[in-house]
Amino acid sequence: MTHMTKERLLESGLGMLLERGYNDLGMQALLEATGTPKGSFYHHFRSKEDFTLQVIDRYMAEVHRGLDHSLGNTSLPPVERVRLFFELSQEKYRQEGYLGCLLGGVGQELSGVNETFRRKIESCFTAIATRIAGCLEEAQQRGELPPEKDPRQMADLLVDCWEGAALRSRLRRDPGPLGTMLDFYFSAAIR
Amino acid sequence: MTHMTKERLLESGLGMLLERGYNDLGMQALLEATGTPKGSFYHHFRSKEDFTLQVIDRYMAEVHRGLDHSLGNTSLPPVERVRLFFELSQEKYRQEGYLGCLLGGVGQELSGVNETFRRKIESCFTAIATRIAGCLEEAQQRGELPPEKDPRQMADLLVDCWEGAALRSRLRRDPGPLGTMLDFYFSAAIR
DNA sequence: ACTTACCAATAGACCGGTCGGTCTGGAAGG
DNA sequence: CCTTCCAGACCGACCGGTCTATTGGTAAGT
Repeated sequence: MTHMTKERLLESGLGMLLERGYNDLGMQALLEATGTPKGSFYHHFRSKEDFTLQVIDRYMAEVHRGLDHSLGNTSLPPVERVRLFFELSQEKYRQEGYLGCLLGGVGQELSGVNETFRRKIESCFTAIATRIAGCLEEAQQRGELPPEKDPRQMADLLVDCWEGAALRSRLRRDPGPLGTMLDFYFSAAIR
Repeated sequence: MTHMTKERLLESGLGMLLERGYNDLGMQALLEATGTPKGSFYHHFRSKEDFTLQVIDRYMAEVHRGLDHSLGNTSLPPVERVRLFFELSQEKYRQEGYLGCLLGGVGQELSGVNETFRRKIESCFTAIATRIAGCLEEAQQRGELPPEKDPRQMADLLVDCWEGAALRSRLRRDPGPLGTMLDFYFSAAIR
């Protein structure tokens, strides 16, 4: 009962931030959409910035759950586990109407001005790439990835290109760019 | 003399939009930075949105000049012309302090809410990809690109991945992601 | 068991500041 | 004289955030 309000705010906030971005999302809109009085919001969050950072944490928790599920699936070859993660993400994007990735959105919007968010988002990408790199290392040991490739660099590259494809998918409101990008990467990286 | 004010606004506007994005850039800041009174601004532009669209046009004019220069350099093999364009862009990003690409920034920020900008930015990407696709077709005819690849799709892919790398470069304030992405694409795509 | 005390959580009026945009007035120049 | 452009006072709306008042539930005190 007690922290349901906070939960509701984070949940709706995630969707609204994805659609509208940080600066275009006003307190009034958020509060009305969730039926929350101002006092409640500022009881649970220090500021709009604090709130948004917590929304990002929530988003990252989802991402890590997805990574657990995909990369943890040891019945698949490591490279296929990585691919599975992005195919899962693509399906999530579809459900949201192809609005892209929250990290890419907030990162793009705020990283020019706000150092806190710049670092935060970069650390999120680093975290994702690190987990993927671990999986690619395993692939390399198994001989399923050419030994001259640097797993770390390949993982960052994959994340970066994915974010670009996600932006284009947001612009076009369709999954095309995501699929094309994955096909290219996995056929090219693996040889 | 007459349109120097407008010129000044567009010029500064480009830099400020790149750094701060659309919603975070207030009229006051723009006007103060350029020493322009409000009356002048609204004499030359219908609205902030109109202004921003013109800034984008200006940005695209630059891009097309870069494409003219790179893709028009027939002393190079077509694929090298394409690569040259992105290496030129990378150098431009460096001069700006690695703030990424205006199209990516504004596109990411506004495409969730504003249909005008969504279409506008998408049409810009399409225009760039179209010109690159033309060059890749020439490469294909020369046998410098595998015949089974679709030049159009390869061009879109390149633009998308570039935008992703540009975002990461903005987050890290360094060119690493851009270079890695280009190396990967051109070694993998051409084969 | 009943009262009391306390506190997390809700509720919204209210704040100064800034937003994008309008309007009127005048200067400059053909 | 008439248009183009500069100049800035002014507008209502909304911004993120503060403040005080009041809930409702629970734990302690007797």
